Amino acid sequence: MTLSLYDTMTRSKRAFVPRDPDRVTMYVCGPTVYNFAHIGNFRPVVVFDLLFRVLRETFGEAAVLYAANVTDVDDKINRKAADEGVPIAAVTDRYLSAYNADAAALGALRPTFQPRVTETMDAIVEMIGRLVGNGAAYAAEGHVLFDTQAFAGYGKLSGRPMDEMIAGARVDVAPYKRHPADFVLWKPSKENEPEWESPWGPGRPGWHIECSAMIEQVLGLPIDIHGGGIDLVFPHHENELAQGCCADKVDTYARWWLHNGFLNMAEEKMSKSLGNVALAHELLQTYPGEAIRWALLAGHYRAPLEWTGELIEQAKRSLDRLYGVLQDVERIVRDQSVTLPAVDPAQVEEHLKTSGLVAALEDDLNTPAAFSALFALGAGVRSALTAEQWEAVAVQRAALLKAANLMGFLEQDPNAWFQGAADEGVKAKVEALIAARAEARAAKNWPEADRIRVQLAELNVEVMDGPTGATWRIKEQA
RNA sequence: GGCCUGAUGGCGGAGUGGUGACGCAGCGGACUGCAAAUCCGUGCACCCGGGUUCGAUUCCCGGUCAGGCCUCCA
Repeated sequence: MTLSLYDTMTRSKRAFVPRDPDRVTMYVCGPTVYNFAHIGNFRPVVVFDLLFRVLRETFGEAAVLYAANVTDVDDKINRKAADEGVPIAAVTDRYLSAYNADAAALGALRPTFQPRVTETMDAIVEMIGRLVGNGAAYAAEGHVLFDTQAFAGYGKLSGRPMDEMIAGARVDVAPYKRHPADFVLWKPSKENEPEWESPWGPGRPGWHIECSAMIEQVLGLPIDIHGGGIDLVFPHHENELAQGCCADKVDTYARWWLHNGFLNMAEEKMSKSLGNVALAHELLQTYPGEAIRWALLAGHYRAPLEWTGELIEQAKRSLDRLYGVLQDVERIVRDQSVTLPAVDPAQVEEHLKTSGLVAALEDDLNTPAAFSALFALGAGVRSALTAEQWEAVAVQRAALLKAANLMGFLEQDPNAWFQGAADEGVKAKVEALIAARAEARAAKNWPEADRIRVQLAELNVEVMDGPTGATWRIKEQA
């Protein structure tokens, strides 16, 4: 089985072969840091993190170079800074660290590179200069524009013929453009806005050129994979492609173009408990990052996803089931006073392989099928546990963990997963109540035991009696 | 108007030319002092109309509906 990925350019799924298996390159368009990012912004983060993990598994960790940019030059940032009366860097630093913290909470590994526009300005100016020198760009009224007529392949990625776009254009064309489709590479800054020096006068870069310059500088053209939201296909990726090919005089900009589907905020469908929470930052206060990650991967990455309260709730419960397996292994092993034998890595590997999980992911990131494999692995652990085949338990548990970890799941201690929402004071109180209830139960004082259980329920705690003691978990926030 | 996706059971969501994935929820049973967790069992799902075929949810055509993009929203 080999990795195959759907490529927007060719509109087909093709076996993925990097230019150099020792240097696999991927670039994904990242955030503009002017505010907390909402959940939709994190869909590509999670999707391409998963791909990053799969690539690392396939080609080796050191061989995969993943760059995700940070746009820290933008009107919205300027406005935010002005509103707050703080320096621009204060805004960008604050929201970049919030973004990185949220991404980490969602189980996303840090990209290899996270270039910022402000740190790439020299390369941007240099690249624009090369485009002007090549005759692919022209200066007009303080702006520098890309000449779309100079690139024969313009429109190929999005499948839009040029004349059609002009006919359908819904925005007035600036008078200094030679062709309506031409787009800005460099523009003068307005009053009180940051500006940088350039041969065409002080100003700042257009939106598209930053990505091309970063890719060129950090990874070099062509790259193997370019990712982003499907809404970026046109104009952003189309323009990136045109610039990059003209500046570097190459035919191929990205060998695979991957686009994730849109996440729709179905606000009217959001449950009351969730309100209309859309910020990942706030969602993370109610749900574990892994549950949100699971919800974001619940459907195939190219399909649109409806973000609802029920989706996240189902994701949480699906993870409960898997964590339940791990928790039961711990509990039963403790109850039976057995020690799980050391596992043979080759056996674990074999087990992982037959689960079909890797094959599912390699099939254009078929996460639903991968989840199915995860549950099958979990069921295997349970049946070995029931049969008290400790070696099988150990091997299959290791395979389950390895499979889940590859996808960024089951990275917590199972008890922490179920009890994580409780602070230390609550935990002590719960333990005390459970001890009292154990005494009542030993004395067959059922009314007292039930009374204590009600008390626990008031603490949002559910007890589960076992042969050698009770375990407990924080109940769902219905 | 142009371009492009998609329509699967109560919900989410894979997949396949012919044995109805998987998860969540529900129902019946086992277990339990009662529960919970777990286990066993259970549900006549593939938008409509044509066509191809021995046979279509799966392929083709048409329709309906929904969603996305059309110059700086991932």
